[in-house]
Amino acid sequence: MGRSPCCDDESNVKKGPWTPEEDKKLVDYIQLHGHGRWRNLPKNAGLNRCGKSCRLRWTNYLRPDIKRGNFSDDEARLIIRLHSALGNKWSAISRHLPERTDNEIKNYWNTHLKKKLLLMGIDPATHRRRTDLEVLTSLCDVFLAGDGKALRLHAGTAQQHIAGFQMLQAFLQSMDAMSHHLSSTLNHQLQGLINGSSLLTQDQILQNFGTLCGSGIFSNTIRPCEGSSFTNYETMTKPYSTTADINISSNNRTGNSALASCSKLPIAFSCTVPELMSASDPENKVAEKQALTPFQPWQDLNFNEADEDFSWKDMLE
DNA sequence: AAGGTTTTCAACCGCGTATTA
DNA sequence: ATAATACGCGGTTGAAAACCT
Repeated sequence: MGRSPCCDDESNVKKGPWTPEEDKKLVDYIQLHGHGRWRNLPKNAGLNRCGKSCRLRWTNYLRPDIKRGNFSDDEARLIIRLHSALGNKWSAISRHLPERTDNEIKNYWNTHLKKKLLLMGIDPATHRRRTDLEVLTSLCDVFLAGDGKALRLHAGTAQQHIAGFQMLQAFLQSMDAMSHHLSSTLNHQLQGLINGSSLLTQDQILQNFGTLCGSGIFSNTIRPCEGSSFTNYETMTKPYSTTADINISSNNRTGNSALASCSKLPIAFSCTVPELMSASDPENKVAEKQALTPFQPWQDLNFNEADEDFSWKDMLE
């Protein structure tokens, strides 16, 4: 049995891009006779294509009632609204945009709109604010309330926050073998925190996070003044690797803060270096230089090794 | 300017559903 | 009622274009 072939002789049928001559044959035939049964059309129209290919070419490209070219803002907004209601039902969505084909809308979604929503901090699958962003924001709030030595998110837009999170993820996921163990464990814990299934308290997870940073990973990994390459979190699952350069520079006159930016993303996060708070230099040279030195590790986060419910070291075994 | 990387989008594939014999 | 055939949908691919470095 098996699948029935879509044409009489699949092996001799042409595939790939259509030539202008083929297009003309198809258009001329359909204008004269209508498409009728797609399976019979290629033979009648003198085309060495399978009927399925002809139907696709006609409906997605040659049909006279389709509009080509860039999508307008209104069209983009409508697609986003419809997608939030209908999901990946491209043909249903395209019925509301009669001049656009389902294939074109699907491509536009996958290449433009999805990315746009992600940068706005919106999960394109659910059309809701990304939970991981909320978690990171709360983590940063806690750090900020602490001793001030913590790496913290720059107060800013959702785009900046999500960029910061993606960069942190990228850092955590691109370390060496030992660090990889740390990061996968921490990622696991963060996921647990997100979906409420964590066996650890938020405080414990925060401690782990602090310990991880205190192990010097950040100061070894982020090299100020040198662009370091990290795999971008968003594209890690793709077969090809996407790298993003992380650059760090001073972002205030006294140089006690550093601003990290990423070549692929909007502004990411700032880091305050308390030891340099008093550093002032009229020429701003010393302060800048100091701000561009590796970050201080988080020695002061009081991780309690004797904690009876949890020990970070146990997790490394 | 060249070569490598990433993005875009037309076209394909397999599968589920609808229609026909 | 059932099997064969046709159609349509959504996910995926890969060549070409666009973009970097």
